[in-house]
Amino acid sequence: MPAITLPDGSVRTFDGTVTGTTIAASIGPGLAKAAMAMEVDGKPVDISTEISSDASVKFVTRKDEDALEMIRHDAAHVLAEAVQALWPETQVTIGPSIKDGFYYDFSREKPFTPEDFPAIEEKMREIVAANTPFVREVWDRDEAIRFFEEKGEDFKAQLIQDLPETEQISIYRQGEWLDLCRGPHLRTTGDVGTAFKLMRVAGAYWRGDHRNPMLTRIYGTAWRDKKELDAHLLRLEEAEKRDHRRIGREMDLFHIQEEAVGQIFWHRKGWRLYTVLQDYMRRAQERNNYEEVRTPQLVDRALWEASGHWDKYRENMFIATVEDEDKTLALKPMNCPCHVQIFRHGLRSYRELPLRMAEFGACHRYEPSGALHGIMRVRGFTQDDAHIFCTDDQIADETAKFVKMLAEVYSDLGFESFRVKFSDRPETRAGSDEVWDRAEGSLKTACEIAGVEYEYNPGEGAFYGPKLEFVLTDAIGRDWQCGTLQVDYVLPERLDASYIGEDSNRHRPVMLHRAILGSFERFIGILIEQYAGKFPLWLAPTQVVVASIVSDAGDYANEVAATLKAAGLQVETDTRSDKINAKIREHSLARVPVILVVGRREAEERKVAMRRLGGAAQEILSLDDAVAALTKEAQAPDIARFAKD
RNA sequence: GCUGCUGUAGCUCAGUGGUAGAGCACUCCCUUGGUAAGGGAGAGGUCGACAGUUCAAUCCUGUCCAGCAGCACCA
Repeated sequence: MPAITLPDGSVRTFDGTVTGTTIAASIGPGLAKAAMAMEVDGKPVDISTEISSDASVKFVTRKDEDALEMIRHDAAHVLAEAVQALWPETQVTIGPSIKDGFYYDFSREKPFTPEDFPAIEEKMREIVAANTPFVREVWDRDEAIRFFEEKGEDFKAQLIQDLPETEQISIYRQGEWLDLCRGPHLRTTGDVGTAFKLMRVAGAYWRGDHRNPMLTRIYGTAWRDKKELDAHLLRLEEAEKRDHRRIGREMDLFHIQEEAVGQIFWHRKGWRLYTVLQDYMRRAQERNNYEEVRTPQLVDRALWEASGHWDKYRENMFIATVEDEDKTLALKPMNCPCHVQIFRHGLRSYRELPLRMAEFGACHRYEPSGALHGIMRVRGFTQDDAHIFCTDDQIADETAKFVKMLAEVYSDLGFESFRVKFSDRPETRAGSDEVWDRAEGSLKTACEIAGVEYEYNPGEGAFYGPKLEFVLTDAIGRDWQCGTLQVDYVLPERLDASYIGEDSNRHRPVMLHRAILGSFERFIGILIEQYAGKFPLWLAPTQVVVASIVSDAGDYANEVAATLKAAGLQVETDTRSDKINAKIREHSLARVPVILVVGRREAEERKVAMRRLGGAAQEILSLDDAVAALTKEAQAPDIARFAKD
């Protein structure tokens, strides 16, 4: 006699075992029709699942957000059936739901192309229209393996083979077609609906391992209704418009060309943005008691061998040699070993700790060609790098200080929210398990003390220590790790860094590797997308354009521009003989935050007509007032804070 | 690096086995116009690179390079 508790708190009892279908029907015909799946004690299951003991049940209808994941998962099954119907020689592998949609990985001689999409989509619509029930069956493990092997579905057979012994082998059947699947599923293929679209094909390694064969993956997006689908497609279009590569070209910020793959030619305006950001970061570091240093670009391989980088990253390092000298140098891929050299120079005292050594370190890494992405993932980049040499006891406090500094910087730059991931020991690593226990323990404690909440990211730490990753999201929804904090007991050991303690003995410092922006290049890319190129005044590469209406106002326009320039603003003058409409349009499209329009009237009265990007209103004010207001507004947020206090 | 796709003017893109076009941008001329495109003329391209097939290749084939999407990688 199971008692079923519903979300509103009401309880219904049934005689013997009962399915969701029956419960829904007992509540009402409307729900019976709408309920596509259910959650039993919070766990999503098929609506046909039999319940034999007391439970709380929540039905999932098309209106629920929860329905999305199931619609997407089911769409993957429908996709797989459609593909096998059209190309029976294709082997199926896996097909999960993902953010915004689903994919399915197939094994096939000839990969799919987008030209195949219309046929596949049509077949999918047929399958959906057929409204075939999803039927769950539990099979014997060996029988299932034999079945898939006989069908030539080697990948599926392997999947079953590798499932833990305790796991039930469940099969979902939709008409003639079936797939190994944990479930749950909706009632029928019809529940998938028609708000789906195949998006792209891609290669993907079997089980995500590059040593395995490559499969052909079809990505799709699926939604509850057409309106949601259209909204999603529109979002993608909008996101594309704020792609940093596109805006970088449109605003003439930078370019990349074949002769320097993965490296950036910063144009005047992009470099302005870069230096403004760098100046800001330098001030932040000074306020937080970092000392800035500068270390060499080319360093003998001996140092990289000592640090362990040569062993692990040799393939990704740029090597330089000269004919007259029998030496191998490497373009530094990171700054840490160099900073240790400075730390080691002379005797260090415990009184100097924590010693925070910062560098805007230019690094080069030979990144795989397929990893390159605009200015976000490049081969030549500059980190806002720092290493904090400290004692065990100081880790927590330094972590707290760092997170506070990072949060302030992100907030100043327009990012109120970011995610934190805690990555622990990877498979290949340096240092003993004891050392790792200690490092992970220290970092965890530090997070607790600093009040940092994080997601757990197992096995993704650096080879020398665990790390916190601070992640921002770009316009297209891709995550980018920017900030990082890493606890390292290994490098100080390997490179023999030490300080004299209170007891006048030598001790090993701990090294905290940390960055806030990560790299200027990546961060500027994210900034561009965050603001869609419409930067706040202090970051804008061109802050003001003075545009004349008639040539009689040209001299005055130049005077206004000169005055603003003298006040430290980035100004351009537009005295061309174009109509003011054309000038407004051009500079608005160029995303200039402020346009000052001057005609005869303004010239006579020594005023300006100020127009803001994105608005149509104009404000008439005296030249002096305009200069004062804009100068104040163009202050960097940290300077503005100081000025206020 | 792997799979697939792409590479024509500064940008967005047409196009053809007989050495190329449009719009915008650019230059010049006319226009002096009050808040998102005034008009006219002109200039601009080894059709990504190198081979091959062909009487003839920007177009067909191959190799390479670069870009894009995804995967893998990311100290």
